[in-house]
Amino acid sequence: MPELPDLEIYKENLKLKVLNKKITCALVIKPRVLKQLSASDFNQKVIGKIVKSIERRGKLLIFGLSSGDKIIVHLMLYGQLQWVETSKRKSADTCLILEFADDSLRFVDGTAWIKVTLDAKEIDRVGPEPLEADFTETQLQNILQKKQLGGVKERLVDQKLIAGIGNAYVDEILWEAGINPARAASLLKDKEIKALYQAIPKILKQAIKEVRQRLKGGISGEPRDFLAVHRKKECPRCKTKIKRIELNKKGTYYCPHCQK
DNA sequence: CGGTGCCCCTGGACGC
DNA sequence: TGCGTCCAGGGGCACC
Repeated sequence: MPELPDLEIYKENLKLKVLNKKITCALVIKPRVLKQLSASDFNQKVIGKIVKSIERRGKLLIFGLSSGDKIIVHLMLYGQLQWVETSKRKSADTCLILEFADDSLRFVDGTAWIKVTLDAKEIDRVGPEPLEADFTETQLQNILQKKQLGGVKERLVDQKLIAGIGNAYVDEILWEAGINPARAASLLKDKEIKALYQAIPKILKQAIKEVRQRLKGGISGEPRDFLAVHRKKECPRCKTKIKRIELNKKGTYYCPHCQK
């Protein structure tokens, strides 16, 4: 599933493809991907409009239109973007298409879990951006300590608390900070919160670079080969065997030697 | 209002 | 090779 670094690169590369281009046609093939919105309303509001901006907010991609409307897309677990010639045969799992002059942007998902909306309020439902300068250590401390109960991992992947971190990168961040993912969030020491505060941008920025290099201008794929612990076998630092546990029904990987 | 657990769904991994 | 089975995984929502 795409997380902040993947989406950041999709955004970058999408800009080169669709910025300042007119949406000549829209096709809603699986209406269930539209959130509180009919296909005819969607078509009416986007066809003929020009894409003036592309932003990422958390795991959302936001296409700003010349009308002022915003197309807000969440790729969920399996959603993929495709940039193809409009005439190219479409696979059965294509959910929605935005057509431009010659090429189309297709939203493909076998599960049709992708969510598309025009409701700008969706954007405000997610927490602060961890790579923005205004994300402070005090903010992180509040996120971890505001409630007594709950593990540190579950807190960091809660989109209402911090935007963009998912199940893979949270493992990497906790490894970088040397913190066991099962630790109680509210009991972390100041030193550990500081380590976490530094690890978050370090891991995410590094990942953005790696993903950029690997996608080579493309808008699909989630390179994960450079990760240290998530779905890995041994710790690159100490060679200890990586442990896999389940936390909140999610596969969680950590180094029992480096993460306490 | 908060916490919990289920549901959405299928590709890919795995066992035989 | 090929068939059956299992299950990951973000977010919404019903339920208490």
